[in-house]
Amino acid sequence: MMQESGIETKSNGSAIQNGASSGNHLLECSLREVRSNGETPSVEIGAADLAHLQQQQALQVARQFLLQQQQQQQVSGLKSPKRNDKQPALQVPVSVAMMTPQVITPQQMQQILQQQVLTPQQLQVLLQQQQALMLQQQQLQEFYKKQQEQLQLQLLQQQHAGKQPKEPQQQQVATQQLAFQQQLLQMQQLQQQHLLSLQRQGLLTIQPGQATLPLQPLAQGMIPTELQQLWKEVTTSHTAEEIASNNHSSLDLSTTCVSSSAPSKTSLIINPHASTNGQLSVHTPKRESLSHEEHSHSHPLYGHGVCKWPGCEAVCEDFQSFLKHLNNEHALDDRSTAQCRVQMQVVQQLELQLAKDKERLQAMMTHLHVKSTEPKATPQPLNLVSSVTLSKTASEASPQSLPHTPTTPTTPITPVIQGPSVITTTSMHNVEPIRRRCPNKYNVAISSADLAQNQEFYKNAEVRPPFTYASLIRQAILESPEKQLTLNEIYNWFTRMFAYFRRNAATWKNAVRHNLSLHKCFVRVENVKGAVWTVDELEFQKRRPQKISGNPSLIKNIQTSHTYCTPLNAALQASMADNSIPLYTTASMGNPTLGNLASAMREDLNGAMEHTNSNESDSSPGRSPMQAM
DNA sequence: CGCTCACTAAACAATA
DNA sequence: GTATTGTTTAGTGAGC
Repeated sequence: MMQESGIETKSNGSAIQNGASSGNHLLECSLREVRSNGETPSVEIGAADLAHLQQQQALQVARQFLLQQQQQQQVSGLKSPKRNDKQPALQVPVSVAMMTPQVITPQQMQQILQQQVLTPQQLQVLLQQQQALMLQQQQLQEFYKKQQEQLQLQLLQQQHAGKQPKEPQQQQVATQQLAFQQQLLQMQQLQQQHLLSLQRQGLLTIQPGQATLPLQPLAQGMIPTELQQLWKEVTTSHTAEEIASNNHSSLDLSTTCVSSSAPSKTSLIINPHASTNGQLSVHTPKRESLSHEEHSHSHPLYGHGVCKWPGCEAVCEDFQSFLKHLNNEHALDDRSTAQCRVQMQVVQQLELQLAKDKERLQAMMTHLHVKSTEPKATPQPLNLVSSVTLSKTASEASPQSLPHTPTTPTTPITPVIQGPSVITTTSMHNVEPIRRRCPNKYNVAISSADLAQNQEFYKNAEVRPPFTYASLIRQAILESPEKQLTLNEIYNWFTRMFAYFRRNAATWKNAVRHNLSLHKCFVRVENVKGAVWTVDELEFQKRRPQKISGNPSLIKNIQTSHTYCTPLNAALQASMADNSIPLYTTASMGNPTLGNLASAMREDLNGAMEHTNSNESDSSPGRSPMQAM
């Protein structure tokens, strides 16, 4: 209680609030922000901090991916995440001109973060794809190196042999180059495919006129200089003399690449069966598989009934047999430890790459922030704008978060097309979310599903969850084993589940109490220990029908909220809802990861949704579930 | 424009 | 006396 009192120090902001002209929306909001921030000591956080924190957030997600990758310990065929294939055009305006086409650059990352249009899942997918591409590049490097070595070897041999005619040599060199160019082309095609798939997924928007997918992307990738040097090396070594004279430097070049190509070796070693046609493939764990793991026994080495020990893939009928198999086949021996070491190297390399990108991102952001007139480069609203109302709030929310003119140094490129489910970063933590969240009036179910989906995200990121207090409180109570919580336990749930609620305790606690008292659906029950709060489901469900009756647009909202039951992310669902694409059936499919939350949510839906649920094409306003009620 | 909803702030009382 | 809990009122913005 005492640790909160420090935070809850009340500012004399009420005077400001009252003094704020209600007509001056911006001013008022700004003042509100100032006031709210006044409650915390972190008012004056510079742009660099923001950038750093924001980046940290992105990296956190990336690390999670790395961890998953580590847990998977299995790299098999290249699978573009299936989930994404389902995603319709979620517009993420990213200028191609700004980026290297084959990877998501830190700039893009930042932009994406700034625009807050990706869910954590989407971000993860992006990262996965980036990792895959990194590996592709590494493989290319490996190929380069091999080519180079072979070239050197051959030329040296020829040199030592002395008298070989020059022509065959050149032919050989030409052949090498041809092979290399083919390889290059192959990689570029791969990358273009990747880009296209990104576009298809809507994760990438290529501006008209910028759609020239350059054929030199490789040279601009994560390790551009080495590639360029190598390429030069190959293309310029036409004669034996040159190569002989460049012998050392060539080799040196090769060795300089070891830093980046060595890891690719490891990757290749560990995935001996993963490369097809010279294309290194990376297994990007699908959400389904993860969910499956979590659902079953959540052993990182076990999924889909298969042992995921690198190179094993033994089929295990159940978890018990898997354990047996694990103990028998992967006991502590030389082989296992070697494999473990290799895996460690893989992870280390990934982390290295991450650190590298992190540095780049840092530099870029620092650069951008230095340039900007105002250091507070957080033009994006912190709130998670919920599904249906997007662009409007996006345009309005920005100024709300900013007391000053948004210079938007970090979103320089394309007009913001605000995505529905929004990813934000801890970098914004000194900027309060806009006070008014887009209310999920009729979609408590949304809260649950979305919450379940982004649980980890909200736990770590100081992002305001786009759920009403009422739905959160209900969620907290329903999650408890006895479906009842004391006020303090509700508080704890809030702080545990949402990083956002670790700040400004006075405000949200007051709101919680207010909601508990206000809503009939929360029932206070005197207990032996004291008072506990329970949820009156009937009352809770009563709330919605009253409001929705007869309004077709609201019914659409319901449908939207229903789609939130799916494991699809909110963005997709919003997009679908906006396009009137019904997705009801997926609700029953239910992502296992949703677990209790999902089931609780489905329970919610049973009342209001069963009518809409029954018919996929039932998007007509005429059949309001509320009318049925 | 009016209504409803959600959020925030605050006052106040009861209780631990 | 203080902190916590619970209730209530008021003001505001947003969506419909």
